[in-house]
Amino acid sequence: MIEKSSVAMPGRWRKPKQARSWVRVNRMLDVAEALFVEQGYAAATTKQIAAEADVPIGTLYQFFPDKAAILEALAERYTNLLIERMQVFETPEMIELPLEDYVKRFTEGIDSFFTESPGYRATFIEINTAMPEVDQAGDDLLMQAYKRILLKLNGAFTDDDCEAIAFVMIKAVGNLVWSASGQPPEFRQRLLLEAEQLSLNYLKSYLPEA
Amino acid sequence: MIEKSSVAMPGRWRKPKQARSWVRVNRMLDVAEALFVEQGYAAATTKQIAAEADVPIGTLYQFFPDKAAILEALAERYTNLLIERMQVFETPEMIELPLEDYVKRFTEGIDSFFTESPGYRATFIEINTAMPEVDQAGDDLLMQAYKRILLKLNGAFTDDDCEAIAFVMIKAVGNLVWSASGQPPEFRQRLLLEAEQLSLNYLKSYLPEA
DNA sequence: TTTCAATGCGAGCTTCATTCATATTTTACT
DNA sequence: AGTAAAATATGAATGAAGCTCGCATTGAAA
Repeated sequence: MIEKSSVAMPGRWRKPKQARSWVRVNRMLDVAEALFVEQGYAAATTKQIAAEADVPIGTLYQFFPDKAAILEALAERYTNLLIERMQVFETPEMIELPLEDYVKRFTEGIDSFFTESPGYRATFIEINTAMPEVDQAGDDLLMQAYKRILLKLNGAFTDDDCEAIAFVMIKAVGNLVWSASGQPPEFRQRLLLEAEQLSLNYLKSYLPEA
Repeated sequence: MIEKSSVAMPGRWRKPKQARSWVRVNRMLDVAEALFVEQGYAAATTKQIAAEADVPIGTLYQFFPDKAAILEALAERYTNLLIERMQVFETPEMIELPLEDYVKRFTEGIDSFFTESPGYRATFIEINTAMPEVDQAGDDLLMQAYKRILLKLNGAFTDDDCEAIAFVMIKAVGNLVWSASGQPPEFRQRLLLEAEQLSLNYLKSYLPEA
């Protein structure tokens, strides 16, 4: 069983210690991301990534123990970005909003993150299948963030409640918005409204006063 | 864009026309399923599958155009099983149940299906990453079933409503129950209750009379 | 300057998935 | 039964991709 850690995973790739290699590593990651978006993870070869990043294959493997580690590094990058994005929703101004508005903004926030980051989709579409631990680690971080939000919304929540509600919101609602982002624009808009309704009705059952 | 079809996918594998090959094909599928559960899709090799099923590698490729087709065949098998399982929820006795009870049974039904079928998890964990079309095809079938259920619950629903609600229930709630099935028993029970609440509150907003 | 760690490099090894030419068995039809 | 066509059987060989390894070069600390 995988122990749930409260810190971000160490990351399986070797971080360069010299400046010149930093730029190469970042180039590899950027190229990899682009190729994963265009062709999918499986179709993109390590040779291709190395070639387009203009580094020899040996150098690629100097920093990434294997192909999957490249994907993990991208996942790490994105998870941090998403968590950063979520911080706005912990601010007092946000927390004091009526629940309706809060939920609406939150849903839209998540959605626009997905929409604006084509690489996110390409990355996590592979991740959640091939590397459940990594996916789990990302979700854990998101759930922690959500738990903090819940406590701010209602200090009386037990830890168990927070745990369960955060799980529901991340897995159910998060997945819904994620799935919606792959749908045609019109239907997607409708689905976002549904996601709001889903969240709102559920949260209301825990926060009746709002 | 992938067109949404209302029929089950043709299936990319060649169905045997002679009895002797049926048993071999089924043996290959059974062995593949077991290996995918034990080692995961990527780790299981076609040679291994062929060897354990006691057929030469050439024979395997006689029926399955590639490794992925084996996985698809398993997905087909399971989707049909799940849809069959869902039919109970379209019967008049079920439909007439109070919404609370209906939702409870439904949630439990889905959950026990996941629990009782270890192969389902192993199969779809690969599917939804590596072969989105297949996953989509399965979800489409489930959504169709759910749309029929919705119409029976309330004949006044528009087609758009049914489409949206079914999408939400399959993607959000389905995914939640799926995720819960990978959690420790105690937490899992709690999550199932949450899944019920989530569904119930959401459906109630569309079916106030219940 | 010396010295060692960090980085650069790419031909070649290994491990799969997949093919193909050929042999055998089953089915359909006379 | 006899025979042609279709279906099935077979496994050595091919090719593609991930990854290794020994050696060369550069950076930085002493």
